[in-house]
Amino acid sequence: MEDNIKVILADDHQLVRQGIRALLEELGFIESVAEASDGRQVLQLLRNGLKAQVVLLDVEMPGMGGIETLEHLSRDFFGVRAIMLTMLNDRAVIQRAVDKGAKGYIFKNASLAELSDAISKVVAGGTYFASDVALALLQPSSDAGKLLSQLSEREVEILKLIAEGFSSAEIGKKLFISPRTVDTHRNNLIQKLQANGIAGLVRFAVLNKLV
Amino acid sequence: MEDNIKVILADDHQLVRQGIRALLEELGFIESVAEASDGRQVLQLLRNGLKAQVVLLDVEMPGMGGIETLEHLSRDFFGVRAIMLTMLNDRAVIQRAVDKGAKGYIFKNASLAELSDAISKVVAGGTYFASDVALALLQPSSDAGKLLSQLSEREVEILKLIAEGFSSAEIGKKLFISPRTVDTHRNNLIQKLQANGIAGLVRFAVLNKLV
DNA sequence: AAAATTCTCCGGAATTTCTCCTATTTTGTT
DNA sequence: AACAAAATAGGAGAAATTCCGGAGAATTTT
Repeated sequence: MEDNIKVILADDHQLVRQGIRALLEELGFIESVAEASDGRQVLQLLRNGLKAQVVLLDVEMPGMGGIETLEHLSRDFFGVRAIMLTMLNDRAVIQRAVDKGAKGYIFKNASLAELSDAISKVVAGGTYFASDVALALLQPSSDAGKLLSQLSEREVEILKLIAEGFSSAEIGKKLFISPRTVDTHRNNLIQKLQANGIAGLVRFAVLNKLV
Repeated sequence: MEDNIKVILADDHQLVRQGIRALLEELGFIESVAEASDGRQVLQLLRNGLKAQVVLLDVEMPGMGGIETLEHLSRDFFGVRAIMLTMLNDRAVIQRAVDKGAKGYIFKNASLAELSDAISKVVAGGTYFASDVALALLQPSSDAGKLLSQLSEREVEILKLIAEGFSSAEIGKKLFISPRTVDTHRNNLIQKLQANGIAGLVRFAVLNKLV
């Protein structure tokens, strides 16, 4: 039909593509006009004149992945909106996807209703992000958490103060220890966190909401 | 009924409370057992033995606001789950709410379906965040954006390098300018951003995703 | 209980970096 | 051309960091 929403489905697993396609067709107002197993194919399809309003993009694909595809899409096919459909809930990935122009981000365990919702919203010019996206963004990243747990209490205490901008001397006064001790802790922190320098420590502290 | 979901509604505007209450009752499986116009009342109700699984909390309320209420809830009434229902989409507010134990965050322009969804998910032990929450978290905060726009290109450039841990000397070398010039820029940055010291600059840069 | 590890603590000296104050040049705007 | 804003820079003292080192106390392992 004419006023159906036309989507391209990009995922490197055929079964996933077929499954999602079947679901979409059930909805009645969405037409899966093409499938692609990587980003390059998506771009090829569009260059060949295929019309579509939405691309459902997996992030992990051999060849050209979803993020890279986004760059090309926003440059060459501005009108085509991309929704990421993936299993990755890594904060950096989400951030990058949105920075590169993704209008939506949902997970592969989403319900059909949610997928439908996302497509509708995005086609209407809006955005859609799964509930879990917010959760991923709000919670400290796990690997940073590991690093944090390797620090002693004293180190965490000092890390906080460093991130608040206090010098060794000032921290020493606060904690009734020698500034040299603070230095040692600071250096140990830099070691443990593989931070390069004090700025790295502050960055870590901020990212982990210690301050 | 017995197995209805029991919610307490906290908002300082009576009309809002009544409206939402009416909507909830329509759903059939949710029972609005009480209303409160601020956090203190919520706690009072619970202390008096009122049973409820969910509290819908506005953030802005006279007296005890939503965030403060969350602290008391998680301390004294652990089983009661809180969902923020507000107009605020400020990143800091969202972050604080979740840090203090909110299980959900939705906006007052949400549909009944969404509200219902949120309550169901949360009662089932999950979480629910409106799509716009993710959006708010992903986009640079507006007031920080204002500050950022007050900086010259050069200043932003130098801010980034500072946040990456380079000293004035190193930055000077990179940019082919005198370290003193970098000093000046740095000091101007501290002034403009009202950051206290270099750590403050790094913090700003990190929070605004310059690095 | 002994050993090993980790945490916490501290100092001196050399080096680097920051802080302040002031001032010139360049750029952009009306 | 006049003016404002941004970018540039020097010098000197104060402050902070780095880099060596060592050592007692607490915790964990053996």
